[in-house]
Amino acid sequence: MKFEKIIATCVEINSEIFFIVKINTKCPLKRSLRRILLYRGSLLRLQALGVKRVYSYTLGSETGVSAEQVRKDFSEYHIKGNQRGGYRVDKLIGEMETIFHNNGNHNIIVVGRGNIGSSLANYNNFIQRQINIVATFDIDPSKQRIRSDIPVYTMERMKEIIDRFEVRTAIIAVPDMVAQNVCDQLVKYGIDGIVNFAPVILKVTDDIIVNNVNLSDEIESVIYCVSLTGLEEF
Amino acid sequence: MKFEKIIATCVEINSEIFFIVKINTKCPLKRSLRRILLYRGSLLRLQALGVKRVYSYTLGSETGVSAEQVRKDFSEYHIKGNQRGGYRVDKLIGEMETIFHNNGNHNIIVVGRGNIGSSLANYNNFIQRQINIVATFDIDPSKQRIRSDIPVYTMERMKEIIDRFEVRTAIIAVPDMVAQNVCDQLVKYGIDGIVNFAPVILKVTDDIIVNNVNLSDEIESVIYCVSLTGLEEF
DNA sequence: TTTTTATAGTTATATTTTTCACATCTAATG
DNA sequence: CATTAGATGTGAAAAATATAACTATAAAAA
Ligand SMILES: NC(=O)c1ccc[n+]([C@@H]2O[C@H](COP(=O)([O-])OP(=O)(O)OC[C@H]3O[C@@H](n4cnc5c(N)ncnc54)[C@H](O)[C@@H]3O)[C@@H](O)[C@H]2O)c1
Ligand SMILES: NC(=O)c1ccc[n+]([C@@H]2O[C@H](COP(=O)([O-])OP(=O)(O)OC[C@H]3O[C@@H](n4cnc5c(N)ncnc54)[C@H](O)[C@@H]3O)[C@@H](O)[C@H]2O)c1
Repeated sequence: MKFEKIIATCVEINSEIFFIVKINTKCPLKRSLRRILLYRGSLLRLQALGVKRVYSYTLGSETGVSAEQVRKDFSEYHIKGNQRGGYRVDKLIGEMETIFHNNGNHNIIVVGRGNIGSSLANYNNFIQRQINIVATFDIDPSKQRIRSDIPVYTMERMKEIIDRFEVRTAIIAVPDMVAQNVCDQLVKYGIDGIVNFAPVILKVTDDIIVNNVNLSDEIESVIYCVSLTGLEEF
Repeated sequence: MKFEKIIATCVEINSEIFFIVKINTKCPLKRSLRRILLYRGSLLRLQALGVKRVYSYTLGSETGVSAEQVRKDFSEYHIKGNQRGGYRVDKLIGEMETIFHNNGNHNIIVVGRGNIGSSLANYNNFIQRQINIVATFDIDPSKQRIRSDIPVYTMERMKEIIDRFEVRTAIIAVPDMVAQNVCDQLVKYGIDGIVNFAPVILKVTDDIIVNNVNLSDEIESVIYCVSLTGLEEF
């Protein structure tokens, strides 16, 4: 795991210079570990279908990874298979749970019960991945009247819920202008992992993990790739 | 750009062996180019705030990238600044548009007007990034009655809309079990770029660009990082 | 039992990506 | 006008990642 050093920055806004002291963090979970997550998701689905056994190339094909890469990743995390018969799905899942120290469900909260926040709250399959959304928060009173399995609370109750459910990870799904503000509150109440959907890089100290999910970038990168095809020869 | 080779795979389901011939593609847009996208998003926001000029470390700090990396990326795409005065925001944005061949808006469609599909359709800021959702599609008649700026059509009208708006990129936001099916339809109608929210790896030929966005993985990777802190020394 | 074969596991190599160090340039300053 | 401070630009080194090639082994077949 690596952290960026503290740097002082300045911005010019309308010919006035502003100084910002920023401490930045990255948690770009090394690629191999991200793939273990990917394999696990795929294995859980395969298991549900009744699949008992996979080969490195089966799993690779399922996850869009080369067979060598799958074996290499397993090797890195000391996951052993049977040299002729591949890997047992249940055993694999078990070993992955160990890697992720998965002792039961992980309670998380979502701030902002708008489009994205509601999508996440309505999604039923998180529980298969042991992700448990215990509450959502919103400042808008009309949102607070939403009736669903997952409650919507006012911001005032955030600390209480975080403490009660021992929440360590939160999702930010509020407009970009208030994302930093919400982030600061979350950190104050003891959150140390954030998934951020707002298109801003949050300023946090380096003990806080932030994962920025930028949907515009995800779409735009495909649009760009598509615009390339036909232009370049292979 | 790199493509995986064609491989034959087999899966064992309830002790029956199934063979699948699969052709897989990846479009992992090289990291530097992904960051250019990130810089551009940030610059557009800064521009709206009235910022005229940035330095490599300003922009780096804004996007969570090191100053050296920013300069290196610019160097790769032959983007020049002023060796004392940094970079002019408008000029930078212009150069990036050139890189992305951005001649006007890009029309895209969304299949599945459920949680994610509606979130995307309701999002007003795509247009700033020249992403233009022209239509959404759903098999559910109740979804087809949704009234909003962006229409919901039956699947029957897909080909017509794709042709009319010259759509090349589509977003898949349907349940995982039908994602491959929808994908095949899209490809049949001439789509060659797909952003896939379903947690399955789509089987496509290597002329089709697929970007898988797996929200569970995004959340889980933070949960994992958080569970590590305190366990490891730095 | 021996041989064959398919697949895991590992080591070596290649490629990509990031970081570092410093030369270079430009705008401000005295 | 010469000097200097503070930026950019880039080649080289280092680190991370991916690919390929090879070895070992277990299961199946002969
Ligand atoms: N919807 C998308 O497809 C999409 C795409 C790209 C990026 N994003 C980003 O994701 C974030 C959420 O998007 P969305 O479409 O769900 O927005 P939204 O407007 O639907 O929802 C935002 C919610 O946050 C609440 N909110 C506002 N200020 C708050 C505060 N200070 N504290 C708590 N709650 C507050 C609002 O009441 C609202 O319910 C935004 O930052 C947006 O830029 C969304
Ligand atoms: N909502 C989330 O937070 C979340 C998180 C992780 C992954 N995902 C994935 O994203 C995808 C969409 O999720 P969602 O929550 O929006 O689902 P959803 O159930 O809300 O919406 C799916 C929509 O697709 C439509 N649909 C079903 N079959 C179709 C078909 N054959 N053709 C066209 N439309 C069809 C349904 O009518 C529905 O409106 C799913 O694959 C899901 O696994 C969602």
